[in-house]
Amino acid sequence: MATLKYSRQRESIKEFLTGRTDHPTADFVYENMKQIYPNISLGTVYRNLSLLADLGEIQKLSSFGGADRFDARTVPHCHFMCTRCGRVMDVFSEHIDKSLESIAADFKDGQISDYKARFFGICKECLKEESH
Amino acid sequence: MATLKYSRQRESIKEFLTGRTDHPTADFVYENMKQIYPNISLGTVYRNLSLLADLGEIQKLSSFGGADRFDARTVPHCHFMCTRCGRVMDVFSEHIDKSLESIAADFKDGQISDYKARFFGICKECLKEESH
DNA sequence: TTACTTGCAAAAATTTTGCAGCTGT
DNA sequence: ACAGCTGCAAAATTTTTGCAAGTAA
Repeated sequence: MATLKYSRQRESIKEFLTGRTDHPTADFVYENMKQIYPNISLGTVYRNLSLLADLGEIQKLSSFGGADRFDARTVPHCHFMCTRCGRVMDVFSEHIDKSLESIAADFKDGQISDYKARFFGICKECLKEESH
Repeated sequence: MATLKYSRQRESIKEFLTGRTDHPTADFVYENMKQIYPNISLGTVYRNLSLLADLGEIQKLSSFGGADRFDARTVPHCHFMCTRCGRVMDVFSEHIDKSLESIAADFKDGQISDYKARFFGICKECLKEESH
């Protein structure tokens, strides 16, 4: 297991991220880091963002595992993605409908028609395999 | 506005997607389409998937608008992304906590610690601009 | 015919990786 | 000195686009 060593760049990246409430992209972080370290590379930014995310010090808000997914079921419904195995499953629940309503109340004006939710976690199958 | 013309390829793509309950990637659709149309191109698949999604005949389960986002706030919380302007905002709500519990009950075993949700819709600001 | 569609290929956008040299411990 | 880290550049991945030829209406 890798022993962590101090790095100015990593420290700055974390500090930069901590100071904002928006959710910057890697490239945005990179552009801002360049003002402190003119020679910093995008690769370094990506590596440190990954590392910090693995350590649990930041969150990576990623897509559905690289490529987008497509779904022919157009009745409103939500999805669950297992962050371990990558499977994407449909979800139906009245609690989610409540959530969507409250989200809509905050961000829109009570209409929930086109609001969707996506959940991320670990599925039973992966938990089972984990206990080996 | 473009008038839609019939296309075998588009028809097949939609039919293929309708016949599955998993959530294929564009590349997977492409690989399968090649068995019917050996010369079909990935560009055609992408164009038709986009088109079908615009028509509302399929759903695109996309990422946070291309690039991943990073967030230094590690206390469990959820996100809302405006599908119009791309802004990503934090969300706190007890309804969501209920949703996460029921999701966890279905997909895991009652522990909600690392379950996250993401919501997609249109924000107030964009709705306001729309009414012009 | 007229526009929409296609295949192909090139480009764009995002992320990962190999490597030689640098740096923290 | 050893292992982790960096910058750089190349590669890999995913998606979009330009263009000339093909096709539905």
